[in-house]
Amino acid sequence: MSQLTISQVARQVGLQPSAIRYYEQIGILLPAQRIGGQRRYDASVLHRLAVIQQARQTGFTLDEIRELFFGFREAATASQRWQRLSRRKLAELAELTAQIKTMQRLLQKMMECCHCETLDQCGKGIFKKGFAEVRAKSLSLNRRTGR
Amino acid sequence: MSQLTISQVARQVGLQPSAIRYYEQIGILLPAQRIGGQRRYDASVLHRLAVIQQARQTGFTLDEIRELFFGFREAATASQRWQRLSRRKLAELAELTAQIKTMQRLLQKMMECCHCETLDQCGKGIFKKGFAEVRAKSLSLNRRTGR
DNA sequence: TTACGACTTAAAGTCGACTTTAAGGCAAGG
DNA sequence: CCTTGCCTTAAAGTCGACTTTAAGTCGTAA
Repeated sequence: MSQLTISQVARQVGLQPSAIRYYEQIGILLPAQRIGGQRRYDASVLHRLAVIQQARQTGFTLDEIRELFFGFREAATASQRWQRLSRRKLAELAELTAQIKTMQRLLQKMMECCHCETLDQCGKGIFKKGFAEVRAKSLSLNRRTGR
Repeated sequence: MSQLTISQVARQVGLQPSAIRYYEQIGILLPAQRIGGQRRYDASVLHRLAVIQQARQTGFTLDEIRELFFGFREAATASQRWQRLSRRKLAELAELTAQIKTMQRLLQKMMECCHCETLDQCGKGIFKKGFAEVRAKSLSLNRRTGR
């Protein structure tokens, strides 16, 4: 009775069924029990998915989430696991913030100081300053829909 | 004489030749003059690429860069173009910063307050709080090498 | 019996910004 | 004449997190 189908689970956690199949495929959800070929879940999968969603919300990749579940010695507690991964992620986010700030400063300065008529003129200025400074570790900020 | 080959240009601006071909293909660089089938450039392409690199560094996508060059009435000055795009980008970056802060707060709180033994226990807690709050507009922070 | 709805799988498609690969061209030097 | 080195093109591959598609299966209700 408390056996849920994949789309019932999906609805409860706000995911598409395909996402749940994908999670199983890449090994962050254990293969579900099948009945007549179809997946059946009990409530524990909701907790598992809650952890996954929480981790996604805080910026973890699916690889990191796999690490959360399987990258520790058996005896490690949940809070120990979160500690280690969170510390790392906080450092990443701090670096990301720093890079965003750099962008903001550059944009501000350009808005204030650029009085160029043409983009070629503008480029001439940028080129002379040896603009190729920070290039090495810039990062792209890709948006995602989330649905 | 002051005609540059594609890899000379690439070296000067810190790009791969393939990136320059790609820029031509998607229309943010105009097709170059050919000599014996090969692209030849003069110094003006360096300015153009300097603008492109500057824009990339400040978080613009290639679509936005195309807009910078071609999305304005002919008479618009460079500084007007930068103003409009920069204003928009600054707003985006501010939103991004806000989302990062949300992640940081969540991570901090979890590091301080989670004393769970097991991840299932942890998920039970998250699940009960109706965790599916902000899901709608989260974004992923994908890194890129930059080389 | 047949239609329906919900499920299954494997494979391919999506997005952005490129890179890599395969197959070939062209000019200069030995 | 042939090799070397740099160039050309079109097409396919990469990464991450999925979604979409195509073709098929299962149980139930009419």
